[in-house]
Amino acid sequence: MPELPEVETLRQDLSKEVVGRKVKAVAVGNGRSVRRHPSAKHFRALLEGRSIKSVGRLGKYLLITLDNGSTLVVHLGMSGQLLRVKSAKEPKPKHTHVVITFTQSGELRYVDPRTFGEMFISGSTTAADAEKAAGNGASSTTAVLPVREAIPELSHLGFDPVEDVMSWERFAIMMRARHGGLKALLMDQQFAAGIGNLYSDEILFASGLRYDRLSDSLSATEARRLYRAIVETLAEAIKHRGSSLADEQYRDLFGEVGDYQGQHQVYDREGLPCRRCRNSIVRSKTGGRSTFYCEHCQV
DNA sequence: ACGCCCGCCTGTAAGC
DNA sequence: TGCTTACAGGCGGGCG
Repeated sequence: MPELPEVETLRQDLSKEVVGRKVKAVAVGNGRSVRRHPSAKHFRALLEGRSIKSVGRLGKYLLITLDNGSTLVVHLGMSGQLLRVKSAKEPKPKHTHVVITFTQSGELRYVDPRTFGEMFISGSTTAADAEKAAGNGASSTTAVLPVREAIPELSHLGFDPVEDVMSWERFAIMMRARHGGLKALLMDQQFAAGIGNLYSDEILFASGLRYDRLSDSLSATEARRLYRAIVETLAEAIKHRGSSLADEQYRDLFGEVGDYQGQHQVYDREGLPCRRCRNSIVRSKTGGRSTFYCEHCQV
């Protein structure tokens, strides 16, 4: 399941591969992938003819900025892939739902068997919007807005642990302001954007904290350790181009697997010896999902 | 405010 | 062997 490191890997590759390209045609095979739009036709019309200016990311969302100021937002859900191919003749994988063809040949394919992911265009100014903005005065003409304001659909997201650097003291204050299990909090996209089941387990192991510790029970040292673990674990996973597990779907822009699964300390290691203390890694089920941890190293 | 469940989906794998 | 069932979980919504 693509989380922040996998999406960041895609972002880096996309900025090299598609920035400056112009969209010639868009084909939508499964309308569910563009469900925020009234129709596939509507989505296509907003994307065709546009050029790609830059590629950003917020949490697990890719933000592909277009030359008219709108943004193509992509979320991969559980099983989504974004694949760059040089020729339209390359065989199309099953569940290819959207194909973006560029003028200079080659295409970008959106593949998603489980259709939990989606694509949508944000901030496209219709004639009515333009009129409204003109009436509202000068504020709409300012060049670059922060992402959360520019894309109202993502305004609910919390801080991005890679993009939004903060002091550990501030993080500790945020932890104390909440009351709940650490794992649920890490995975709450309104608290921190981009951490899912896999990386929350790895982060908690790296910080030596149990998934069910309460966020307002941490000492200053523990809060600092947790903040460091978040930043360092994600950075390390990005260096390794993300995690691809045997039963999972993650592939980078070129269809290659990531490398970080070899570094996992707890995730998907039930019954295997802890790499630090040799005790068996435990799996517990909470709220329908698995948590992997070491009962000895995490307190 | 928080925990927990559901529905949305399909591929894989375990169980009978 | 072949069918059925469970499981995987991101996210939004609902409910207690």
